[in-house]
Amino acid sequence: MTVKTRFAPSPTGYLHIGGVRTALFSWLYARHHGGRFVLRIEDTDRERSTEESIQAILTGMEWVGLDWDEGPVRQTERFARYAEIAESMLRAGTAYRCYCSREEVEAMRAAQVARGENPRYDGRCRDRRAPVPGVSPVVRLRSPGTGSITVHDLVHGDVPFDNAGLDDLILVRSDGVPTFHFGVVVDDADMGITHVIRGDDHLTNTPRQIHILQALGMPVPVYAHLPMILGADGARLSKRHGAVNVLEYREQGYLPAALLNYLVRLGWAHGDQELFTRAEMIRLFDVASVNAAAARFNPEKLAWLNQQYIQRGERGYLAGELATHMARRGVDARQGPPLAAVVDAYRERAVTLEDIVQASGYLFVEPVPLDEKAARQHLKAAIAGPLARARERLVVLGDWRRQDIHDAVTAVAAESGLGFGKIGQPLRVAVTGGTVSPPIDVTLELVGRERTAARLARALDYIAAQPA
RNA sequence: GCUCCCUUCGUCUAGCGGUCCAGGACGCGGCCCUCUCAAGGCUGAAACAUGGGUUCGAUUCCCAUAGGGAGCGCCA
Repeated sequence: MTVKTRFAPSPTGYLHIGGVRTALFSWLYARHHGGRFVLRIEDTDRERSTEESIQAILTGMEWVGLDWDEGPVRQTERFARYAEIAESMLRAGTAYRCYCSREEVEAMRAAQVARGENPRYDGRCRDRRAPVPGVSPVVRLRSPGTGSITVHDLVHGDVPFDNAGLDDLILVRSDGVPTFHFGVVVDDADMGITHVIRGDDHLTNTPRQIHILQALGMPVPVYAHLPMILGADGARLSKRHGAVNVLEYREQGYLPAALLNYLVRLGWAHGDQELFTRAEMIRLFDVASVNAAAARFNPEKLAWLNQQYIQRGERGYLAGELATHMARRGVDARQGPPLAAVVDAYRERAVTLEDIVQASGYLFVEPVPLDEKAARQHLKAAIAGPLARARERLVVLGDWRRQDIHDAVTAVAAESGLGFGKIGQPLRVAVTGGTVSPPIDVTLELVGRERTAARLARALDYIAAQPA
């Protein structure tokens, strides 16, 4: 039997970070077993479903590289099929029409709660023969009511439920639109989904869905209910915990590989291994070893992972990504050194691509803004001589290469009777406008000879202009 | 209220009855390296929720309790 899994988000907003993990685990399971992965859009809630959400989901999935083999299938395209199945259930007697009004059902529940009972539909329309004129009925499942059912779950084990607690749920609404439970079950069965991997907020819904399947005589898939992702405070992940929309991570300069690596380690581990390539994840992943407990989202660890990926990433790829971010920030990459060189200079000191954009700005603008505080502190009269000597040496350098630049600066320091640090920091401020940059030789190499000379001249002018 | 799920350092986790005075990672502290910022190296503090069982022996199995979470809709 070929494994087939699916990811079935409802398009009522952006693609949530928790959704991405669910999709990832589902995708990994399919890929690990050489199976198929389906993307299905559960848009039966026409009030809340939007086309923008569908686009956001597709864009998010593409960004993280979770590719699907079938779909996206939309439930709204399958209404005829649901109606057909409902009709057959009505004929078989496994479902019935219920003419109770919403008010009637609500009153029933209120009375039950008042008596300290479980709010549940009491099945009063089960044996009704005649339709009620002027009322469009809903279709309800005739559920067992007695006995018990156990859900065989790959992460939670066997979970038993008492059928007495499960009432006759609605399959088709009075307007003919199928409910979530009905749509899911019919779709999974029709698509041949073998493994339903989803959030464990669905665990207690599962016995009801199995009842529908059994009424239909359809095979029951294997279930795996994933624990939820919580915010740092243990509450359900939401906007106030920071970014929850995947695409926000893209904006912030995270790499999809790092995000996926972070997500796969939430609830799953392979010994002490922290870094996983996509191929390793596929090879090693197994839902059965997923933790049953909820996990908290830890932005710091994600940041560390992203840094790891930037540190080790292929420079051409990173340069390409960096170009995208620079363009978005309005930085003209043509005004500076090759981005591959920028990546190499900054990969050890950046957590995100945005960090690189921010920190390397001085390479792409002219004139570079001079930080007041830094200038006041480092560009003093006493350093004017050494800076001038450095400029002289640098402009005549044979090759504008890191090593030669380093030698020149070292020589200036020696002849000025200064330590390397005493000349390095003023040079940095003069050339970058600030106090932080890669090693001074690397920095100067990136800035280039012309600009270095010009910026040193400007720094000397600045010093000269200061009152003694 | 009822049903179900969960519980190892602050966080993510390893551990599948003795290997554990509990290992790794993030974060945090210290030291080293150092032209800034980083990166890196070394190092330190930090956990088996509680109570009962089962067993020669429990972090590991069972049951309670406590604390979290989810579901109980003509939402998904």
